[in-house]
Order: sequence, then structure tokens, then C-alpha cells
Amino acid sequence: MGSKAPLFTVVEDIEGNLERLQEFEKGTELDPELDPGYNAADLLPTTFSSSEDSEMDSDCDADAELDLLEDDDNTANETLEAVPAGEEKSEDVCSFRGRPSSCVFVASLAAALSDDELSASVTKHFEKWGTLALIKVLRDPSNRPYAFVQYTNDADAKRALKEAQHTILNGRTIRCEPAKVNRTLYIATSNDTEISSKEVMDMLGKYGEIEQVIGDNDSNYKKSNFNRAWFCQFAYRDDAIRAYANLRLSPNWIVEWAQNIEHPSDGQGEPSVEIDKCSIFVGQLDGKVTKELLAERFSNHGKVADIVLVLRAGNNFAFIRFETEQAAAAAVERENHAVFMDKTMHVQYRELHHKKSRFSSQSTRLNLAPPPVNLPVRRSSTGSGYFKGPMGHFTHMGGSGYHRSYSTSSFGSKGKFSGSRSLSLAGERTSHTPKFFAGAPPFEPEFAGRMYATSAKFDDNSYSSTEKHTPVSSPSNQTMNSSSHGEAKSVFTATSISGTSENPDHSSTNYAPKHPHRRSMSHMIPSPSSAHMVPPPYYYYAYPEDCMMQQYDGKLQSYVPYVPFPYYPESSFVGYPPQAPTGLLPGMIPPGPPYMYYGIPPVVPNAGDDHGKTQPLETPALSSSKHEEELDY
DNA sequence: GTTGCACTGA
Repeated sequence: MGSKAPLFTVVEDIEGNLERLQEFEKGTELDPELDPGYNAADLLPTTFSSSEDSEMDSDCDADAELDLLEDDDNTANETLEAVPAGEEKSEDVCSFRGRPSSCVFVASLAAALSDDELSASVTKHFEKWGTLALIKVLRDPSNRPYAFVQYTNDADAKRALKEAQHTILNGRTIRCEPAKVNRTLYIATSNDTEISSKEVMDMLGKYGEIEQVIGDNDSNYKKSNFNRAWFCQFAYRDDAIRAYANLRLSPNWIVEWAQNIEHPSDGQGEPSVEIDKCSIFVGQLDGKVTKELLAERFSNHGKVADIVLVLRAGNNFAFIRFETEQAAAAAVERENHAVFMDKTMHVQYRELHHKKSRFSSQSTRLNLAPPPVNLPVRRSSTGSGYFKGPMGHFTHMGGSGYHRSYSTSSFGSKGKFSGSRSLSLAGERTSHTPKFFAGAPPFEPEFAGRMYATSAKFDDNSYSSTEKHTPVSSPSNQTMNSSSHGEAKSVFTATSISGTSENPDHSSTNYAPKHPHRRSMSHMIPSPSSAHMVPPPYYYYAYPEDCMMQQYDGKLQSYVPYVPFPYYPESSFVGYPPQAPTGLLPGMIPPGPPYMYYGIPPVVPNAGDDHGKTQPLETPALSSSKHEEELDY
């Protein structure tokens, strides 16, 4: 990619990032400054390190067995054994993340079939072309099913793309396309500081492998290796989601979802920035520079045909045209970053048609993608479905109440919740509250306190313990409803959150329900955007003793209190364990290993002076009096 | 003939 003319401001490869990430995830690189008192290795539940006897195993095995039943040629066995190339060890095929390039999008599925049926038939169909890692069947808003067929390697996906195309499945001719896996974030400094791509990668690399980082061409600084804004394409979508969830709250960064950067190497689509191979741009010039001085300097590389010098306060630059391409190339190569008149120049090929951004060939505007699922976006006060991004207004989709069914099949020998891939640090474990283990990555320390304080918004007085039977009083009386399963729920369930589909009141406090305590909580948090603050989702563990069996719809289900789902951080959904334990009665503690969740760690801020500190949420039984203290102003 | 691209509360 470096051989061609520089189509992009900067394209850096991320050699070493993956390694760093793996180190990080092993917990070997935990920064004590970031996470004082946490030791991931110690806190990692041992149940998860051994896969053989874990109950989690049943999850995937069940799927595989199901496949076997319907599959006469027993290819499912191979699936079970299959180890994706490049994966260390193995057993953990379920948590193996196939690369987006190994993912196939399949459309034109039979809508009359159920998602489960489709999942099974798609699995059976696409096994023929390679080793499957995951099948997902989803439906679009018109209820038309489609599938993501994730292979473990690109070769299989490629084969499927070619050979499965227009084959017949369930009586329909299916269509296969490479999956578009949106995993690119736009990130800019909020105070116009320029940063290097390395800084971007250092910061975002914590969340996962990065495929490429590219400077924002629309920026005024596009000629520089420093940039105010960057596009960062992660290798995996979920890492991008995590990064977004964490950084969107930062006062220091503006983060939005961007459409994927086209891969520079697959010369798809014309580059939107044309290069004049004989002309160069010279930026960061000294104010006293003259054409003559430039001519003298740059004629070292060949005959100069023309010089256009633009002197603007603080922004002096020149276009220099050479008579030959060789001369221009030499000038770019030798003068970029060289010092001229005591200033470091920035020298690049001259770009033509710079109106066009390479990120949006049709539009002059940066094309931003909406955040994934229902992760709230910044909204205008009218709640009109627009939010203001770094470049203007953009629509978002998938608002509240946007529901889709889905069906997932995973393949391999372990439960999909069993991996420790994303787990790198753990929450504090106290003697009496072996509670919740927060997972990776640590968010930026400077606003860690804020996030936790904010997450407390979801925790206050939202709980009634089964032991004490003392619903915490709430001035708005929203906490409990009278139904039998209200106990483990937080106030958010009973309360219709302002801004959800239930509630027409789309105010600027969409994500902070109207509640006296919440307001006072907001006051504690010094932030201009506190109304939008949502704590980041985390992986964490909930121990069995923290789970409760609840009756719902005649079925016994296991709940973990205070666990919002990842993309519904403002909601109070209580999570299901990976597999529902059977044979339990209401109030019983489900057996087995701790369950891992992706959600928001339940914490409350310290009452009183120090709002920045965090602590794990105590069990209601143990802490209700404390809660009451906090609630009384 | 549907051209849809990421879900999980209810």
C-alpha cells in the first residue's frame, strides 16, 4: 500500500497491536495506575479457566448435536474439531471471532420459516463450503430474514461466496455478498488539538486490533501527519462498539460511527483524491518564505515548472510543479518532514479534486453510520431522530422500541460465554459481596469516576430485597410495580424512561429519567453533557448467589439484578444467565459457575465528598440502609 | 418480484 501515491493522509499498519491486545487481555499488562487494586489474574474465576467440565460446554454442543441430527454426512463433527488457523490452542471455537472478511451476508431467505429453522438450514447449507464459526439469522424491519454466515477463514468464505451464490435454499434462490461489517469509528479531539495516528492507535488499540487509521481528509490538517480527526477501523466490530461505548462520554473526544474505510489495497472504486504526480504541496512554511527561496531549495530535485505560494496568517503553503514525475517524487520523499527556514515542512503530492472526500464519493459530507443497535445517539432536543455529528446532522436509525428477532448458532465445544477473551480486569471482590467482575478494557481514567457516578443513576433505590422486604421509598413511587417479578428490577423498568417509545416526552433528559435523585446525581457530575451520559458496557461476572429465580409468564427464569443490556444502557433489563438452570424454585440460588455478562457493572458512588471513587454495588440486603441514607437528602 | 448488513426484555 505504500508503493502507490499516498491516497490517504496516513495509513499505518498496526504491527504489534494484536500482540499488545493479547498481552493486555491476559492481564499481563494491566496498568496499576488505571486500575488500582485490581488484579485480573487473581479475580478471574477459576471455573472459567478449565473448559472441560464447565457447564457452559453444553451450550455449543447442543447446537452441534442438533446439526448432527439433520446432517447425514456428519460434517458437524468436523466443525466441532475445527480449529481456525492462527488461533492458539483451540477448544474455544465458540468464542472465536471470525474476521469480517470471512463473513458472508446471505439474503433472500424464506420468510415463512422461523429463525430457528432458517438458522438450521443455513447452517446445513453453508457447511458445504467451509468451517463455520457462527450463523446468525436476523430480520430486517420488513421482517425479511437474512443471515450472517461467519466462516473461520477467508478462503472458505470466498468459496461460499462464489459457489453458494444463487443456490436454492428452502425453495428460494439465495443471494450471497461479502458482509459489510461496520467497525469504523470517527474520532476527533474535542479541543481541536492535533494528534498523531500513533496516539490514536495507542488509545484505541486498547479496545482491540486495529486494521487501519486514516486521517480525516476533510480536516484542515490533512497535509499533516497530525490530525484533528481520524478514522479508525477495528478488526472486529465488537471492539469498535466497545471503544465507542467508552469514548463517546469522554470530554476529550468526539466519537461517531463512520462507514467503513474501503480497504486501500483492494483498488475497489476510484480514489476520490486524484494526485498530480508532477506537483507537490508544501505546508508548514515559514512566513518569510518566498518563491525564490522555494525554487532554490526544491530545484535540488529537478526542474521546477511553477510555484504557487500562499501566505496566510499561520498557514503558509505552496504548490510546486516539477517538470517530471521523478522530481516530484524525489521532493516528496526527501523534503517531507525536512527542516526549511527553521520549520519542519510537510510535503505531499498535490491533491486534485479535494472537494471530494474519499469517505463519501457521492456526497461532499462525511458519511457517518449510525451507532450499532440502540446505543443512544446524541439527539437534538426535539428528539427528531437527528443528532449532530462532527460534520453536521445525520439521521440515525434503530431508535427505541426497534426490535428484531434473531437466531444464533455457534459452533464448537464451548459455551459462548465461556471465553475469557474480553476479560482482563475485574471488579473488587469484598468479603461479603462476591459480586460483579468488570471486564476489559479499562476506560480512560480521567472520566472513570464520572462514568461510575453516572451508572449509579441506574442503581439508586431501584431494588427491593427479597430478604428484607423493604422496598426503598421513592418520591415518585416508580420503583416497584405490583407484579411478582418486580423485586429484582430496577426503577427503570417500572418507570417509563423518558424518550423511549412508551413515553412521548422526548426531552433533553432522554437518558436520565426524571427523578429527583437522578437530577441531584447529575449535579454531582461536572459535565456539559451529563444528560446524555451513559456508562460503558462491560463484561463482568455475576455470581450465582446474586442471581435470583423469578417467575415470569409461568416460566422460571434466572435474573441478575441491575444489569442493563449492552445497548440498552438506560434500561434496567435484568440479564439471563447463558443457560437457564432448571429445577429451581423461586428464591433459590442457581448453581454453577458465575455467569458472565456484557453490561454495566453495578456500582454506586461514594456518598459524600468523593464522587470520583467507585465501589461495587452491595447486595440490597446488606446495603438497603445505606441506600436509604443516600436517598434522604 | 422483495437488494435487506448485527441481535439479546418482556
